[in-house]
Parts: sequence; C-alpha cells; structure tokens
Amino acid sequence: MKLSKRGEYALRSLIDLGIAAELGWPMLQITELATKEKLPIKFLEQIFTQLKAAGYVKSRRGKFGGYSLARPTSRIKFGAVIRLIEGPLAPIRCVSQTSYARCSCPDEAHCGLRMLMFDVRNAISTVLDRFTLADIVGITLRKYRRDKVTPPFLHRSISLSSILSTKSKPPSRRRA
Amino acid sequence: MKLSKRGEYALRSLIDLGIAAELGWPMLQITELATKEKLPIKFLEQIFTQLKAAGYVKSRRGKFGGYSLARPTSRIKFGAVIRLIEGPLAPIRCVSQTSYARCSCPDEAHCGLRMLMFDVRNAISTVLDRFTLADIVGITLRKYRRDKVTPPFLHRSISLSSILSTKSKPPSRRRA
DNA sequence: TGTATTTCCTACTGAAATAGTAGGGGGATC
DNA sequence: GATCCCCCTACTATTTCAGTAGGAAATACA
Repeated sequence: MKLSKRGEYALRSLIDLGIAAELGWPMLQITELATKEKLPIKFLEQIFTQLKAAGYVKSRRGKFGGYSLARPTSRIKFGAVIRLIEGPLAPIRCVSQTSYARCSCPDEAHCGLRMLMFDVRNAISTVLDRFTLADIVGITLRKYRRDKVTPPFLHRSISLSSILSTKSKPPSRRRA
Repeated sequence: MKLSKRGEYALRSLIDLGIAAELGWPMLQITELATKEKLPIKFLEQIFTQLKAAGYVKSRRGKFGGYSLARPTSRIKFGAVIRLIEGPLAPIRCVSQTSYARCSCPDEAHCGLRMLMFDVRNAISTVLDRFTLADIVGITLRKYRRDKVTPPFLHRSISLSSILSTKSKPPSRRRA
C-alpha cells in the first residue's frame, strides 16, 4: 500500500505547480521545485519527462524556461496521475477496473480475498478519483491564508501582503 | 498500492483455514493449502512461521499435524494481518497511525499531499480494520450455499450434502 | 556570434525488496 | 523404525527503487 518516492515527488511537484499557478506564477523550474522540497534534481527531471509525455505539464526550454501545468487544475485527478506513475490502484489485478488481469484462484466469483480487495480498491478510488488538483490547491491556500503563512517556494519573490490579498500579480518574470 | 504475493498467500490461507474451521475441520496442512491454491509449498511454510509467531495460527507437528487458527475468526482483523506482512497501511509514513514517521516536507500542517494521503489511509483502514475473518468466511460460505458449490479444498473428504446442511461434522481425520 | 541557462535524452549503478529454492532437523504417529 | 509434517537456516535470481552521470539541444540576452 506504499507510495513510491517517484510518485510522492510527482504529486508534490504538481501541487506546487498548482499553487504557484493559482497565485499567478504559472511556470516553475525544476531547480526551484527541487530546492523547495529538497528533492534530487536529476531524478525530478526524469519524473517531469514522464508527466510531460502524459500531458500533465508543458515545458519551455532555455533561459527563463521551466514547467507549467498543461491543463486546468480542476481537470487533473490524482487517481490518474498515480496510475501513470505507480500502476493500478487495486491491491491485486483481479479487482482492477483499469487493468484487470485474472489471478490464480480457480473461482473468482467465490473468492473471499477478491471480495475484500474489491472493497479496498473502491475505497482508494473513491478518494483518488474524486479529488482534483484544484481541490487540494484550494484547501492548501485557504489553510495558508487562515494561518497567515507564506507558501514556502515563493519566499524569494513575493511579499506576504501580495499573497494574503486575493490573487495579485507577482512582479515580472525577470528578477532584480 | 500493491499487495505482495506473500501477503496474498497469507490472506488466502487464513480465509481457507477459517472456512475449513467453520465446516468443522479446524486443522489443515501446508501441503493441502498449497495444492488447493497452487502456491509454492516452501514459501507458504515461511509465511506460516510468521503467522504463527504473531499468534494467528497454531501448529501440530508430525503425522496428521498441520495448522489451525489460534483465535476465533471474529477476532482476526485483516488490517492487522496486512500490517504484519506488508507494513503500515498508509501510503506514506507521515499519515500512519501505527508507525508514524516524519516526512521530508517542511510543514506538515500545510502539506497538501499529506491531507490527501490521510484520506487514502483512512479509506483503506475503514475497510481493513473493520472486516474480520469471520465476516469474509461468512459471506463466502453463504455464496457457496446459494450457488450450490462445494468449497474446493474439501472435495476429497466431505460430501456436498454435509456442507449444504448446516454444520455437520466431517468424518474422522483418518482418511480412507 | 558567443555565453549562460534550462530542458531533453540515454545510459548506468548500488541497494533493497520480492519471490522464491535447497537442505536438512526433529517431533508425532503408526 | 519408517513416514509424515512442521521447523529452521541459508542461499539466489530477478525486479524495482532511487537515484547519478554526462552531454545534446533549445532559448535568451549581450
């Protein structure tokens, strides 16, 4: 029932990207993401090529390049991202909706384990296939505002007041 | 979110043991279990030493020995068994109730990923910490009876009628 | 045109987990 | 004493995990 580091990093980064976008800063660099969350840069790079290939993010190369979300946050479901990175949600393949495979037991219709795991799969899916990136970004931002905390990875460039007021544009992309 | 073979075999075997016990046949041999479910014998042996050490089954050695459940089926929860074999239910340690560990993110209280995984953990736990072996055994037996199917691993020694009538004693342990 | 920056692409690697095998010890039963 | 079956230790092949390493190609700017 474990989430791999690869999956963890992917989700963390997408959430960060979502938060940044919501605050009017749609593009972030791998290095920024990696520094903020203390992740290995080269590993994150690999993960992003996968996310890009699957159409979750788009990129711009060269100076002042970076990654941004390729779709609205409300259309990115966690279930789909996790399936991409980790494979099926189901604990065993014979209860997977998206990639069913027969298992070893002789009689699926009367398999107790299968009944149990069917419920587990549905329980997981109920959470992960319902929540979108928009949901989590929204909740996180509300929490930040309520507790008057600055989203960490924006420290260097956005003032506290600009975050606490609703959705002000950050300064131009070119740094001081 | 995967269940390992080790976990799968453990659960299958416990369920079989529960069904057999419910039908008045409390003790089964590794070889019987392995044959029925087509599992590697030596591997199953290892799994049972673990189950025994944790107090889920007890054993008798020598001829006509075998394994039987060490507690009533109603007091064996799937969550606990899976935690034994696979480790914590939670996808990431920072949302585990039974073996919490801090994760890399700087601010747990505002971590979006953590909120999401917290829900996933609870969803899984709601299923696995609620259902007992008795539940699954009961459901399975009702299905067997309704569909008039003989529980597979009892073919060789119990007649259909003895199963369909409520809880008749099987013949003495000594085979023909 | 040249330099710095950043994504893109391929290949490699050390460590751990997974799914078993192999071989024999020793108690129980007949 | 033969057989059956649990018990125990050690070993192994394969795959997955979690990265490293090194450079090519694109972009911005001077």
